[in-house]
Amino acid sequence: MARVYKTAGRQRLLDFLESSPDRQFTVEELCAEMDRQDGETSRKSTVYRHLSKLCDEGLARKYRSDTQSAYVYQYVGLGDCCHHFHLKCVTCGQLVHLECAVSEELLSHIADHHGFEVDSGRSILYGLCEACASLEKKQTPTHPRGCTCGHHH
Amino acid sequence: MARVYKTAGRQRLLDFLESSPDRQFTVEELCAEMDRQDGETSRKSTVYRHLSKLCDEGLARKYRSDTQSAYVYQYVGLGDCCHHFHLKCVTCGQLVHLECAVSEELLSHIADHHGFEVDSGRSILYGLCEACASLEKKQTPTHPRGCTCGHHH
DNA sequence: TTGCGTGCAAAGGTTTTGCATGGCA
DNA sequence: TGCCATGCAAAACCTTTGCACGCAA
Repeated sequence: MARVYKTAGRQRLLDFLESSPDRQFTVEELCAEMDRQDGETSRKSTVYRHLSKLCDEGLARKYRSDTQSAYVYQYVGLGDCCHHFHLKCVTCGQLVHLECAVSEELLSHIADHHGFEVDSGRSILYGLCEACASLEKKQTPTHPRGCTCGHHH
Repeated sequence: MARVYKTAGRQRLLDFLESSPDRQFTVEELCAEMDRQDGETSRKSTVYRHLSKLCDEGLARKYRSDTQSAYVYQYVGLGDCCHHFHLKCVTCGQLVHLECAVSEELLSHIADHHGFEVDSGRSILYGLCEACASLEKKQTPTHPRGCTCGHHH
């Protein structure tokens, strides 16, 4: 891997990502934030290049969003985000780290009985957080959001 | 929903998707397949429009791929793909429907203890199928593929 | 006859890349 | 001094949309 210089732009980006480790950001959002912090803007291409490096270094991760058309990036630091699921609310965007023994059980079960090694850090479980779920229920009591299966349940 | 006409193009696409219910295809791949089947090509914009309708009708689903930059589409027919996880091998692309009591348990647990309603049909678990996992192990015995967490395990 | 299907081209949005210049080590 | 970082513009890529015409019902 090429050497990484410690420039102001990189540091500001890293600091910001680090300050919100449980959120995911688009490049658009990150540029806006950089602009907001100080007149010192960072151009998109530069931010893309920073993020690409940060992912290579293992400090950030790049994900596809279910709802947004752009990539989203999240700080993972040197902590271990590779070995637990993430829950992402499709309505408000909140991201939860699910460090939970029951999901470990599922992983073992899948490995043993279905012959599949799930990379939990790469897998995001989409759904509704408590707050958004209760809002949904008030608005559409008959059928859960986003379900197109035609079945009644 | 608008009425749907039964045209040759739509039927060919639907037949093909239906013949591989456990695979996901990009629009690129579907166009190539349509071209291959007979001189009758289908243009991308048309395929996009078909797929959009099929998703509305509940016959297909549109997903974001973790690895590919484009959307992928999968036939789900009238079966119920909304209520189980899918396992996707990041190497060979195979997609497995995980109808499994243990994952139901995890869903209940997450709902009860983490206050989160996971939409399992919308969530894909990425990892390695048995065949690809054993290949991986031969090639890189020290560190699992794609894990950038820096931890040893 | 009505309105959806289809192809083409253009537009829109996101990400990558080439090049020249500036800055870190 | 040697790379890497940065900004700008252009290219590349994927998806959607407008329009005109064809075809199903």
